[in-house]
Amino acid sequence: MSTIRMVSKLAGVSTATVSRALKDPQLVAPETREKVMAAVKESGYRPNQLAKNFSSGRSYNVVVLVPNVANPFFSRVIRGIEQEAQTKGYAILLGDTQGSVEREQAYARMGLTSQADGLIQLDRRFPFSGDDKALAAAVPFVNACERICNDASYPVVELDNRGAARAMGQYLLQCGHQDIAVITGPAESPIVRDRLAGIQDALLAAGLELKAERIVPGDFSMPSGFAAAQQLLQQASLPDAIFSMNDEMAIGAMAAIKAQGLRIPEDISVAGFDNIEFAGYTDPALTTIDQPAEAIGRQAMRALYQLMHQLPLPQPHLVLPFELVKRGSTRAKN
Amino acid sequence: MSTIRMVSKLAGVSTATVSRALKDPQLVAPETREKVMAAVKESGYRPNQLAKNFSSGRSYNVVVLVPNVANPFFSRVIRGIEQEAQTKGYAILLGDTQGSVEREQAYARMGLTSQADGLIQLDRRFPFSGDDKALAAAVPFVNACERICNDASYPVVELDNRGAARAMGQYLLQCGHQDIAVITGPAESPIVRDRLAGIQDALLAAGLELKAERIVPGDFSMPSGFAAAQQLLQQASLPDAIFSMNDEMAIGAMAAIKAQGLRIPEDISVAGFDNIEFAGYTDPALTTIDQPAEAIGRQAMRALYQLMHQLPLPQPHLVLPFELVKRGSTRAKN
DNA sequence: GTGAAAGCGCTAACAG
DNA sequence: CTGTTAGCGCTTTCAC
Repeated sequence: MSTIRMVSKLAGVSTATVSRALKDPQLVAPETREKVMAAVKESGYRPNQLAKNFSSGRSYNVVVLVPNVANPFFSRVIRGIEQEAQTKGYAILLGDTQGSVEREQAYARMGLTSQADGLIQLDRRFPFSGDDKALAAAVPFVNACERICNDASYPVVELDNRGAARAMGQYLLQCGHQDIAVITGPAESPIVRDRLAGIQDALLAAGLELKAERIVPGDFSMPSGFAAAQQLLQQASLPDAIFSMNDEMAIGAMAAIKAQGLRIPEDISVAGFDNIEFAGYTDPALTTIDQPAEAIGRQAMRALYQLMHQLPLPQPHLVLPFELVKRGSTRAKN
Repeated sequence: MSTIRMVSKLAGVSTATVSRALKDPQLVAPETREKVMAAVKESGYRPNQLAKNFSSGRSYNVVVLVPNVANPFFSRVIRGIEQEAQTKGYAILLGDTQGSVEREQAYARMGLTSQADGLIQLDRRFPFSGDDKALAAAVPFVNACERICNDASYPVVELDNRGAARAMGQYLLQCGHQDIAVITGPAESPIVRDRLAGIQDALLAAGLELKAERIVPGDFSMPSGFAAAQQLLQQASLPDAIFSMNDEMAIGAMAAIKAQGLRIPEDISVAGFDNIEFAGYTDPALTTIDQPAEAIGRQAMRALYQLMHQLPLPQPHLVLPFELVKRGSTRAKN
């Protein structure tokens, strides 16, 4: 690894001149510039970005905290973040927390130690440890997908979860379903509560109510959707439709329903949330709510950029639009 | 952000003492240590890791190059890398190349500019640009999943792709299938060639051959699997079984087969490769080859670690074992 | 147009 | 046991 000093020796100029020749060529006399360029080429010099970053006090890295990269919805959000980050000269430090608070806090700490210039949290916790909380205010921070709290002092990028669930509820009602069951996520999650409120909005408006036993919790995984559906199918009567709060649980639920010998959507309709790519390839294809995952990621990164550069933030709280995707897993009930 | 100098002033000691008190407490007198700790606490000091890294000449970051994080197989590999990296004190810089050579080269360059201490390439190209190739030898580099070339000077972690495809071929033959079709990936890919060779091994051993028109290329995406299956179904006769070189294309193929009103596995068997989580939830569940994705990632990171620390590498070429997972999408042919 | 020198925050070698 | 100093590689004043 050759340094700027070696290049300067080779070219017979000072390090400052080498630096200028590379950064601001017009500040340097043409022939000096050429000597420098020749020396750069000869020595295979590549400016040490780590030194540059240190000297500038910025790492040009951003930590993305995610419970699980292997989740297809999150990985799409991350792609969006990455795309936007690239155009701005930032790289993504992957903070796959695997659900562990310690790992999450360790990654969050990178924002305090200049290893990262900012953080994007896709999970539902404020990621700083108790000790670090007091200092966290200095770290550019954006919350996306999930919502940590309602009176956030940082930007939040989310979906209109309540509206989306309401739209799905209305659609299922339109299909003629009256007895709707819901597979939820963790009860502590604000977006789970939003979605529950949305489906209740729709039912209430139709003079119906969501029965307590028709609300079964899952953990957003396929096995949990399978188990939740099994539980629903063991109840005294069959629900008309099952609305799952993500596509993976819906896919698990579909497997459980079929395993019981029931038909989708003839015997029971199933709907999901997210519109992951697999939702278009289940049998029948899954009716779901499309989340603009990449756009969420891009907007989160854009907000973080503004924060990191102390630029104004037109909309600290962004609510992105959903789209109801009607497919074969839901059908008019006779 | 307070610096070590502020802490030293506050504690009335030198910066070196602060550094020692934090790194090697036993080198410092107990009462000095306490003064330092109190000052650290009071000032909310967090050592600047960027400065530490710069000074040590290491970034403790590793770039992972991947064509697409949203691919569930790759994201599992990345999880494995991340797990291993964490235990070793390294963080992952996500190099989602989105198939672009320029982005790939830009990420690879980070290995030359001290932004990353090493690279793991999950794709099939040698990632350095022409200019950078001459310097690339100095950058710790590991190739996993795909194989860039056969006489690599860097560690390679891969599956026994040929053996896996052979095992799948033998299994399909055991099921009584004779006319086997294959949905491949890009023809340039060495692992695609390995898998093709494996299935041919099995057929040749049984005195059969793989007909040219039964080999249809895909690009590892679900739509391409759908299209490939459509193409196969339009041929004069129906194959007995379709072996797809990944699960996503198999899932696409299943959709195409069902769309034609054919039954799986009664009319045609389908098999995949990878064993992504969704493979267990298709209808019928997909017979496939299980790849130990996380283990591949962990091994790749372990090899990279050895390289980065100039430690001996017991096995520069690691071939990990597969497992044939028999599920409902394949069945004995009557 | 170019060079000398300081400084980013930390660690480590050397004194004392 | 602790302080002083140099240095990691680069950028950026400030002079000339």
